[in-house]
This record gives sequence, C-alpha cells and structure tokens, in this order.
Amino acid sequence: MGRTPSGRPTSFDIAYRAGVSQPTVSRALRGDKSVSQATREKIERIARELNYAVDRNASSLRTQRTNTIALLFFEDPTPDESMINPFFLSMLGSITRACGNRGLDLLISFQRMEDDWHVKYQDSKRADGLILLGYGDYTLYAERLAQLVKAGTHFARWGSVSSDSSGATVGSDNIDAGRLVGEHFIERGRRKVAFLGHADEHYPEFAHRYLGLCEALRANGVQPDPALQFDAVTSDEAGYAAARRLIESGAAFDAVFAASDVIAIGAMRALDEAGLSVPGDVAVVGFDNIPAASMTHPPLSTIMQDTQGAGELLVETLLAHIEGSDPPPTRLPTRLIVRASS
Amino acid sequence: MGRTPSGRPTSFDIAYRAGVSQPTVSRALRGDKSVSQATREKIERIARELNYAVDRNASSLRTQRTNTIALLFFEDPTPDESMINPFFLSMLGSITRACGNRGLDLLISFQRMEDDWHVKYQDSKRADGLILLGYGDYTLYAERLAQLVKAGTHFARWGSVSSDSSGATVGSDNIDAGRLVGEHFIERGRRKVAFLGHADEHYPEFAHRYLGLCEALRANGVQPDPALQFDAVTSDEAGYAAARRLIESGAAFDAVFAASDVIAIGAMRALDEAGLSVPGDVAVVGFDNIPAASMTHPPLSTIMQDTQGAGELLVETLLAHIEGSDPPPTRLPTRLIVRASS
DNA sequence: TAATCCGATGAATACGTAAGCATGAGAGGC
DNA sequence: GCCTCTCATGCTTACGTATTCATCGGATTA
Repeated sequence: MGRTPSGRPTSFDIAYRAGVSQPTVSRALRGDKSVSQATREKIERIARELNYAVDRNASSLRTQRTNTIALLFFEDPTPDESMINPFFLSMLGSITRACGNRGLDLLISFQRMEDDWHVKYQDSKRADGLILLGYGDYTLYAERLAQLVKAGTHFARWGSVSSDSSGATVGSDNIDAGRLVGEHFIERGRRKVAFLGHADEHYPEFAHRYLGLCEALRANGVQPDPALQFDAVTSDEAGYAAARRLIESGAAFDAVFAASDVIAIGAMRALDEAGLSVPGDVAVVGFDNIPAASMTHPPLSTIMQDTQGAGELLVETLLAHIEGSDPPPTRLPTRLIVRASS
Repeated sequence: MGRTPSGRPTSFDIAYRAGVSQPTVSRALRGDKSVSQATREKIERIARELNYAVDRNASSLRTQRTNTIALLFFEDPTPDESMINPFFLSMLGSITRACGNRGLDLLISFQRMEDDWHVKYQDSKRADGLILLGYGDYTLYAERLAQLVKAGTHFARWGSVSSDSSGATVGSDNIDAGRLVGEHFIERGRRKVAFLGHADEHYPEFAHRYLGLCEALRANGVQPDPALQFDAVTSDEAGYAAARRLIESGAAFDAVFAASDVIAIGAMRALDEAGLSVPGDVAVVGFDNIPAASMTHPPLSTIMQDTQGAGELLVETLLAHIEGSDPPPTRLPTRLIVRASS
C-alpha cells in the first residue's frame, strides 16, 4: 500500500509511483551519490509533479538538525515597539540574506530581558543556534550567557569584542572607529570634544568608542576632558537630555561625538534650542549611519558599520561554532562618512 | 530503562524520575485535566530541574501543527537590502508582538519574486500559515496566490481590500485616507492637488488613495485634474523623478499628495531644488508616518496607519483562517498627522 | 570458472511526542 | 456484597524521515 488517500504526499507516495522503496526516495532527494542517475531523475520528476516537499519536522527529528537559526533582539525596553533602531533593521536584512544564501531559515524574536529565552529555542530543538543582537547593558544578561555556554548552546553575538566574552562574538572595531572620529575632529581644528554615551563597562561598545576618541586626541597632544562625557542610552530623549546637561554644565566644547545616530539627533535638537549652530559652533558626529542621518539639518556625519559583512560573518561564525570549531572573535572595520554636521 | 546517558532529557527521563509513564508526562505538561494535581506538580518540578523542553519537531510531527507562522516580505527589487521601508519594520514589530502574545513563533523571509515560496513553508510543514506583506505590483503574483488557494494553504495578506482578493486580506482604508488628505488640502485653500504614485489597478493601494483624494475634491466642488497625477513606486528616486516631471510639465499646482513618505521625501528634494517653498508654494502630505517624516524640513504631514492594530489583526485573521472560518476582509481606519509641510 | 568486489537498492529501525484504547482502584448505589 | 461509574494512569502505536545493515546482480580478476 503506497497511497495516502488524502493529505500531502509523503516519500512513500513518491516511492510507490516511482516503483522504488522509500529510502531510495530519501537518498535521491538528498543528493546521495549511491542512487543511479536514471532513478534519481525519475524520482525528482515525480516529486515535482506531486508538489512534494520534505517534511521538515520529521527530517529534523531524525537528523537532530533544523537548518534554522534564531535571531534574538534585545533592546533597552522602549514603550513603542515600532521604533526599532534602524541599525538593527539593517542587520536584520543582512542576516536574512546570509541565511537565505545558505538555505537556512530564520526564526525571529524580540526579547524582553525577563523571558527565559535561554531555554526556548535550542533546548526545544527549534533552532541549531542563536544570534544575539542588541544594544544595552550586556552585564545584565551575562549570567544567562554563562548558562548558555554551560548548556552547550551554540550562539554568536553582536557586540563588543573583548577577551572575556563568552561564546562567539562579532563586532565592529569600536576603538578604531572612535579614533577615526577623534582624528577627524582634530583635522577640523576641534579640541574640546564632548562624548554622549555611557562609558563604563556595562556598555562596552560605547566605552570603546570613547576610548578610541581619547586615544586619538592624546596622540595629537590634546588631553581629553572627562567632564565632557555624559551618559546616554540609545534614544532620542536620552541624547537630548545628555546634550542639555552638557550645555548647562557650562563647560566649553566645540565638538560632540554621539555614541549613536539616535543620540546625535536628540543632541542636535538640544543644541539648536540653545542657539548653538552646527557645525559653526559645534561639530557633531554620530554612529551607525541610519537613514535618518542623511536627512537631519545639517546632514549628520557618522560612522558606518559594515552591516552587510556583519550579517555574513555572524552566520558564518555561528555555523563554525555549531560544527565544533571555536572561531576567534572578529572585529570589522568601520568607515567615517563626512557630511555637513562636521 | 529510563535514562539516556547523554544528550538532552526526553519525556521518558522525566517519567522515569517521577515514577510515572511517558504519556502521563506528556499530558501533565500540556495541561491535560485528567492528570492529578499531585502528579502534575511533581512532573513540572522535575522538568524544571532537568531543564526539559518539549521537542518541537517531534511534537509538530505528531500533531501536524507547528505553532509557527511565516512572514514573507515582498518588495520591488532594491539593490540595497538594508533600505527596507520603515513602515514594514513597524509592521514587523507589531506582528512579532502579536505572535509573541499567542505563543507563536515567527519565521521570516525576504522574498524575491522568482522564488518558489509557494511551496517552501506550508508544504514542508514549517509553518501553519503565511503572512504576505509588500508594496508593489500585486498582479505580478496573483497567479501564485491562486496556487496557494488551490493548495489549501492558509495565508493572510496586507494590502488593498477589494472584493476580488483571494484569501484573507487586511488593509488600511486607503480610500478614506485619501479623502482625509483631500479635505485637509481644501481646508487649507489648496485646489490644484497633484498626486505622486501609481494610480492603476496594478497598485490598488495607491489607486485607492488617489480615488479618495479625488472624491474629497469633487465633494467640495473641485474637479481633480488627471494631468496632475504622476506614476511613482515607493523609492526616494521615484519620488524625486515624479516631482521633476510634475514641475517640468508646467502645470500649476499648490499641493502634492505623495502615495508614501519615501516618495514625499524625494519630491520635497525636487521642489526645493526648483525653488518652490513648502508649504508656502506647495503643501505636501505623505503616507505611512515613517520616523524620518518628522525629521524633514519642514516636517512632513502624513497619514498614519494603525500598524499596531494591523499586526494584531493579521495574526488573528490568519489563525481564524487556519481554524477553518473565512473571516471577512477588514479595513483599518487611518489618521492624518498634520505637521509643518501643509 | 570461481572468487571477489562494487554499485544500487530494499528491509528494518529510531528519532520523541501525543492520542486512542485498555486497565485498575476506589467510590457509591442497590 | 456486587455492579457500575469515574478518575488516574499505563500500553501501544503512528507521525515521516534518514540511516545502518543486508542483499543481489553483474562486472572484474586470478
């Protein structure tokens, strides 16, 4: 008996019609070379005719491989979910493409910190591995990361590439990026550079950007002023507030390096309100090159991260990790885009 | 024998430790009421201790339900995948949330027209249903839609809600939105309103916006001028080009309704280059309320679609469809956001 | 010619869960 | 004291695939 009276066709149906056994169908469709050319072609033809598709659940159950990876977004909680940082959108696009190229499916999930995501995907065999993406305070979920490692879960995360990072990590070379900005300001004759963004170990990416900035200043004989650093997370409001504090501090400054474009946009609003002209009084540089950056007035100079390469590399790294190797952390180069704001 | 020496725990492991049989574990964890309180609690405790998670592949194979839906994006091909229309990003956010609320997983895929997506997800049992999302020429894949219907695939799509649409459809009330814009222009004393966007049946959403605009004008004694309509797809360049054609046509106009914000942004660039002031010479209104709309100079008036409700409704509609009912197409109300550009 | 080997295929099974059916122990009614 | 009924649980099987092992005809070689 080879026919299912109703429902989708199975490999048995194909086998029946091709006059072969089910295993032969399985082999033929997976490209096993031990199947003769003639048989393979016959099976492929019939499969196409019946619109047959391998049942991924059965296949995954058998092989213990899903050919799927899960993408987990973390963001500092924002009330409006529609305001996803455009930078991540860009990453999403490139990761999607990288997965598509490899025939991988992509599960996506926007996480809140409270969720027990560490158990949801890999333990339930929904995905072969995880990609973790997010700004924010990594130390908050360091413990979860440790759990993942302990459980043998495969993951790659985007973020700060430091020695202590557990699991595979891919990130931009934030220190070098900060350096680029510092040198740019020096070239423009700016010496009193403010930094808007957290600079402590809870936000290693931001801290590295600040570090690079300071390095470049010092290399040019300028001593960076710690009083010109103001904390800010990635949001318009935080940028606005930080710039207000900067202005109200009374300190002199002729340049602002914002740790992200979104911060920069808020900061420029504050500068504008305070009657400070950009770039006349203050040069401003952001980070991320989000689409809106080219639409501000004046258009915002910024650092462009290699999102295309990042998605590719994240997937590649994750796959390597799944295969058992332990790829070294990678730093991607960045590029300074000079617009009118500096 | 109840213990697996290595690997993830299975329901048999839980059963062994709880001193019950595997089916009881399965029942307990699914909340079957025929399991006694004491047994259930014991099983739940042990499952938690062992970090057990139901194998979704086995479960789906058995139940023929995946609790997963696939989100397929379609866009007019753009070279840069990072430039996803922000409106869709917003939809993505709300769909993600709607799925999360219902315990559904979300598979995501950016499709190119050539792909045989009609077979990939549902036929392979990866997803219980599809959500189709995209601007662009629907007629191009009408045939595919028909195939889906024929194959009994469940899907809900975002788009123009018209009578002939196959499958479940959810969309904004584009005609009413166009009407809102028309009335707004009339209130502002504008009577020579140009429309930038396709207005033929290949782009029903745009066509409806135009239709509503014309309706409102006529209702106020103004005869819309077909010569003031210029084709444009959703891209900055297309908006710029359409506005150029409008200007060069020599026709008099005092208002522009762009079929999307992205088009409006391009158009405003062209107007600016031509020395036309906004809103002095020309009032401009866009569509979608993307984040960049509030950052243009002047800030862009626009129509806000209810993306939050849309995601919710799409998922709801799809689920209803899967359950066998045939929900009527729904039109979501829109809201006019007046900014400085009009 | 007989021993050997290889290429192609079939038979049997395991992956982990969910569900139908069977079972057994009490509870309650007569 | 026996019968029925219910509740809680166990036994068995099916979901559809991929893989290991066995088989078998024919080509190769001594």
